[in-house]
Amino acid sequence: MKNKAPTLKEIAKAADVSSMTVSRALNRDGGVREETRKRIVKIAEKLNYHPNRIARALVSKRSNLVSLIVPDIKNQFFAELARGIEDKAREYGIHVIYSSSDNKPENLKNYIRYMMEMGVDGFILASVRLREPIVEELVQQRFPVVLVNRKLSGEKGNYVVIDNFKGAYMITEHLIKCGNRKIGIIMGSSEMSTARERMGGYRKALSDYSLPLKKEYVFQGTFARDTGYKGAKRLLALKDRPDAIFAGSDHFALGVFDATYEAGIKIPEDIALAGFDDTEFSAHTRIGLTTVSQRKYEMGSMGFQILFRFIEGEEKDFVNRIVLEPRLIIRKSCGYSMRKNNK
Amino acid sequence: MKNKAPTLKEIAKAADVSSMTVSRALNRDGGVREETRKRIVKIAEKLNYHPNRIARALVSKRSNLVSLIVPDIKNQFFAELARGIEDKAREYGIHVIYSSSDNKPENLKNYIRYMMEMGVDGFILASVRLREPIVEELVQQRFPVVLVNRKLSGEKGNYVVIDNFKGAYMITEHLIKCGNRKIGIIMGSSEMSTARERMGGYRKALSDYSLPLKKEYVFQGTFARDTGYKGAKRLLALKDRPDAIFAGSDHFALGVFDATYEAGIKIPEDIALAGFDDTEFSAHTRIGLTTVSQRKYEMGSMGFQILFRFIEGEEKDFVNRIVLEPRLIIRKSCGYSMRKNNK
DNA sequence: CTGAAAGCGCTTACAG
DNA sequence: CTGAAAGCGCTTACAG
Repeated sequence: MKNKAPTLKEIAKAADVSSMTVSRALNRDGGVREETRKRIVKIAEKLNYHPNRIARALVSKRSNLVSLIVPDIKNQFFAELARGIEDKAREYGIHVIYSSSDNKPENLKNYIRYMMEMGVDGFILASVRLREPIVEELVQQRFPVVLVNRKLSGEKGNYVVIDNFKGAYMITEHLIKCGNRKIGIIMGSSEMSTARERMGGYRKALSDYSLPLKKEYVFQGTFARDTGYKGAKRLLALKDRPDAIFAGSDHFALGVFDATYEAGIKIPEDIALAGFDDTEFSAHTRIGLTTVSQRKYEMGSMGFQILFRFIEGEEKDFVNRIVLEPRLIIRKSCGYSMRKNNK
Repeated sequence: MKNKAPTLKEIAKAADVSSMTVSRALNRDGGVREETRKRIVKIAEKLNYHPNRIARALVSKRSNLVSLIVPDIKNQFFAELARGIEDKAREYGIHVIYSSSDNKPENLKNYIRYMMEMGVDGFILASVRLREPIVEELVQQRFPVVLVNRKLSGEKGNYVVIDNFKGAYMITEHLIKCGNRKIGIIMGSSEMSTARERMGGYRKALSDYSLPLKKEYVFQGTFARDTGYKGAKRLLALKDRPDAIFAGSDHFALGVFDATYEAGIKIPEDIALAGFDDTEFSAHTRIGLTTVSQRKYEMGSMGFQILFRFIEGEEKDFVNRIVLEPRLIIRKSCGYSMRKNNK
């Protein structure tokens, strides 16, 4: 397949020096006479030398590889996160292996194990539950790990998230201020810090505005795609139907659109709707979903930044936690004026 | 950081055999007495042995790593492709490093080089132009490469694509059959086989239905996001405005929605619209974009399958080319009945 | 079925 | 500024 791919040794022979000198010259460590350095570089170029990074990794204990584990790479949210990570990683010459766990703890465990065997320098994890023994162990061993968009219970380790509590509070408050009193909520699994905190923000807003928390207005689903649809079905079937729905993610909101469409209920005329995440389609002129911006790209970028500093070990007892501000994005799906006219 | 991570040698000492025997026992090559195999496995487990895959890669010349280069991983299309690749790769114990080239040939070149140094076993490339010297070289050297969604000029090498010509023909024909005569088209860079072939299908359909090809109806853009928007602006400003627009991708169609919305032109009442790709949002009840399905997941999955067979070198003179059938997905954005009523 | 030898292509840690 | 030695943790290729 390959003809030869020259090695350090061969360059050394051609330049009549030791391979150590070639190594130094090519990796600009300094400590090589300028004249011989130039000569070596020239020869390396002529022979089309390329370093074997696997050999380098074996001895240096640094693979320059990092593992990213997300629930599903084809999900917009994680794809954008991945891009933020990639761009920042490239600045440092590091590359990313992605794995999709489908939110299955067993997959997460297997992938982490395998990636350790592959010798990755660290992990970026966007797919962990509040309790995840294998991750907690990694964190405790001080292996470089950064959580993104999720927290471990007890807030152990490093992470970058947005303030989900606050974001949910803002959304709920907005719905209330638009004149809604009966606010349904569709939320994912409470094993995730995100869902739990958003739920908290929703409760707090209701209570601050002296609105009752009715448990029939709360639909607790899974990660599955159809949670939004199922939840909306349930909420719309209630005798005392909510006048607004807070979907725990824009993807859930998609399901709500479908369910309302089927039922002949109009958004926002008949019912208000808000999401969470600000995925690309939410901004579409035909959809105009009110939502909370997550700054996924930034999360990825900052997440990698933190991971890298951890790997480099610049600080001992390294801990870095970033909580980004959520941003409320008001679009027409729960517009005040439209709804007022209809009452 | 790590306390010790036991090596083969240590297992060997503990089991009182050679490391060769341990290697064989653990990698179930056979050729080890069942009794000693069991003993070794037990010891390895007790000592929590994990193979160092970097060392293995160095000597075996197989990293079990594959490089995926796409224009942009956060683009829905490529994210879904990535998932198809990942799932199939995992079946064979192979992992994927992704890179986003932003469609810049220079990036592509650099990433390929770097990935060669990393010792990847092969490439899946979704970001190549018709002429791409570095890729052509790789193909010619018989290094494992599979193109996905793109072809090299002269159809060199292995690839999996859909029949873009046919897909575009179907879309154009559909628009014609809906009663449209003046069909505008917004297309990406002609350096890409996809754009070129779709353009071909459009031309052929027009000619088969004896419709003239007017060059003012053809907007040739770039990959940029705003090509759809700009193209629509241009087409809508024509004195003899098209009655239908074929957007070369669903993403371009998004821009068309925006431009028509701004201009107060309704889809499909005032103008018909069709896309290409069948991205997730196209199916939304509020959008209903007529489009062509690309089967991205399958493309990825089959692409990896081909690559793997290439890597394994099961066949000599390996060539594998797959052309998937496009599927027309008719939704309301160019519905016949609606448009008829308005004329 | 088992093992001793050699080596993958580098870098680390010393010496000079 | 330069080099000889040792070794990273495995597997390949022989021998027995």
